[in-house]
Amino acid sequence: MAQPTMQQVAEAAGVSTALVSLVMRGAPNVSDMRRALVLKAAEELGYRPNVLARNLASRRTRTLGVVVNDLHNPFFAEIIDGIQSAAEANGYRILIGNGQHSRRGESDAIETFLQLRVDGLILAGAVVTEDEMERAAKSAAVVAIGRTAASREIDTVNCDESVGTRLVIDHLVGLGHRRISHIDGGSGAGAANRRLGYEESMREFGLGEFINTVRGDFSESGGYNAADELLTLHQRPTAIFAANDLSAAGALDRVEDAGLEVPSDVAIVGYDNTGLAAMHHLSLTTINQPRGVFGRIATELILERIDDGRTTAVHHVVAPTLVVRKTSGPSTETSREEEILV
Amino acid sequence: MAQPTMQQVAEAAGVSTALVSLVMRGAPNVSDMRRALVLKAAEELGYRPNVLARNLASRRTRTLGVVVNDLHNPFFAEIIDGIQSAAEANGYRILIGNGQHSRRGESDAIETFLQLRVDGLILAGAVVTEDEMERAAKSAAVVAIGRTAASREIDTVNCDESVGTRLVIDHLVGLGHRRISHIDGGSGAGAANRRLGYEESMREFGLGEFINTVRGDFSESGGYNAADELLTLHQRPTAIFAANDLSAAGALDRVEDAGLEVPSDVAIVGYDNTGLAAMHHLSLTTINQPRGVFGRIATELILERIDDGRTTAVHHVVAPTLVVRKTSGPSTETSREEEILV
DNA sequence: ATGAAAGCGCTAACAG
DNA sequence: CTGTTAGCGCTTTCAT
Repeated sequence: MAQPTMQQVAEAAGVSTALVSLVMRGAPNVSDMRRALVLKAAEELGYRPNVLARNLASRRTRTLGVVVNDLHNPFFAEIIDGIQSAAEANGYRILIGNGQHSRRGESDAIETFLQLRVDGLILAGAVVTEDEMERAAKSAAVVAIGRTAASREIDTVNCDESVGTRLVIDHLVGLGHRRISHIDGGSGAGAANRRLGYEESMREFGLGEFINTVRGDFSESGGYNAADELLTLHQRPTAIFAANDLSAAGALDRVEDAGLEVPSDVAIVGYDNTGLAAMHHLSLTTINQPRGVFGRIATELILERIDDGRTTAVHHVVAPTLVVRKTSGPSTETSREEEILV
Repeated sequence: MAQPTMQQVAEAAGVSTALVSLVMRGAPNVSDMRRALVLKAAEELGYRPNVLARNLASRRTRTLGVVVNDLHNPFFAEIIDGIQSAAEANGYRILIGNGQHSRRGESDAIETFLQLRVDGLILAGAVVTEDEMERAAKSAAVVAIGRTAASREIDTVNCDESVGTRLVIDHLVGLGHRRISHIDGGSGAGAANRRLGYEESMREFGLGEFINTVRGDFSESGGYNAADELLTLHQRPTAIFAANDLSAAGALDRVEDAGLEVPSDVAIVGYDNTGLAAMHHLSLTTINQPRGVFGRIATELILERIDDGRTTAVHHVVAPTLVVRKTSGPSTETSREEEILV
């Protein structure tokens, strides 16, 4: 496994290691002749720069560590895509660490990256304490996606849940719905914001009296059970807004099991626009968060700190969009009322 | 961002850097007194070992690079789990690289890891050429998951598709099915093996005459269209075996759209046991591949090369299992025949 | 049990 | 445009 070194390339090409170094980094001020010589020697020897040595000597790694809370969540894959393309465009490489859905796992991943001396650290969906993020920020630029941070050392990028929830309510109200219930995410991350957004939006539209939240847990069965509860109400809702797609799928299941039609009897709206929502038989109306954009912006923010030396915190908020599919439609109840009025 | 060095810790503790090095690595032959002294100094300074320097000096990284073909595919998340726990148990850390679903992306990730001088490289679902894998094997131990490799330098771990497909056919035949059609994965990775396994198993059970494969592409719509084709047959199949869960979901959709009951009119079996299959309203009978085991075995194999110096190739094959859910049941047609026979 | 000294493979001034 | 000379922060003999 012994690999050729710069020294050997230099000797083979009959030049100094410094020149080889310049050539390998694509420096401009090298004669074409020597450049060719070095490149040829490197090629023949199968030379591969030793990044360890390079980074040690230059005290820069041009590497970003990306710690995701949970690799199982497809949400993060798209964020990584956004990070990766933005990083590459700026000459940075990324390394991915798995938080294994635990504070401990995230800590380990962060520590690994810090020991590797990455220039920046992007934490996606992190559950570590803010203290720990601040400590990390002493050694590398840090930006967090999907959570807040008070420290001046940490940038954040988040989605505006209040906009997302208002889009949902606006859409449903526009379809004539008024009895719109919410299946929340219980104590899960982000659940409180969505619940709050739902309530505020309802009040905004003058539907405060129809606010009705039942407890879910972001899971399919949680959605199923919550819908079950909603269907037993003496005045059952004409629309259900679930805190995420998975629980919306569960709710849909329950509603159909009851022999009701979606969306004519009950409209259902999810949140997150996961692959699930796009499936043919589900075809769920939902809120899309521009995940790739999260990654791109996080990367741009971190590079501003690394390359431009920004030292103040920036908190970027991006707006979600509504994706209308087949689980939302006009409220038949309201149309009946309208007929009477006519 | 200047970080304390071993030198500074040594001075603060009043010892040599060599001693600090020993303490940091937990060496046994250090007096308790000095060990405490060093640990205290390190703690106070907030010292963090510089892995770059350590790896450069020791010419070992105790790091495994994991390149996954596509981070969007949840399949790989579980493989990574298996790798991670096995690696940690052996004092190795892992770094994850994203192949971005392309040969080019994988190449880049591999090159990055090689430049970082990882001790081993685990390629999961890789689509790079075998030449490229062999080249990588000159610099690090390499094991590939989910693909074959002829080189003596490369270990592999694969799932036995012939066992999986036989499990499916055996299950369906046991339920009385004979007209079992297959929706394949077209030219997708692994599609050929599953198609072949299907055909062989059918012949094994004396059902060669009922072999009927229609083209799919591992997608939901591919499954939908393929099922559409199957339903127009003058003798439509009583069971459909799809090459993966997603296309099975598509087929299920089409069958239900036709007003047929699953499983009583048509049984449907998928492959891979993805999260989709477990969903309540799908509840798909499918084949489970022990993905975590893939990762664990791959890690064990690579450590045999790194730590034990094995130089011959090992090709490990693991057996899948059948997960019976609600989309498979007795063939009503056969039971009718049996009644006649009685 | 501890220290001195020589690298690991590269970059970074500084000369010229 | 190219070479010389110091390190980067750590590990590793080899002494003691």
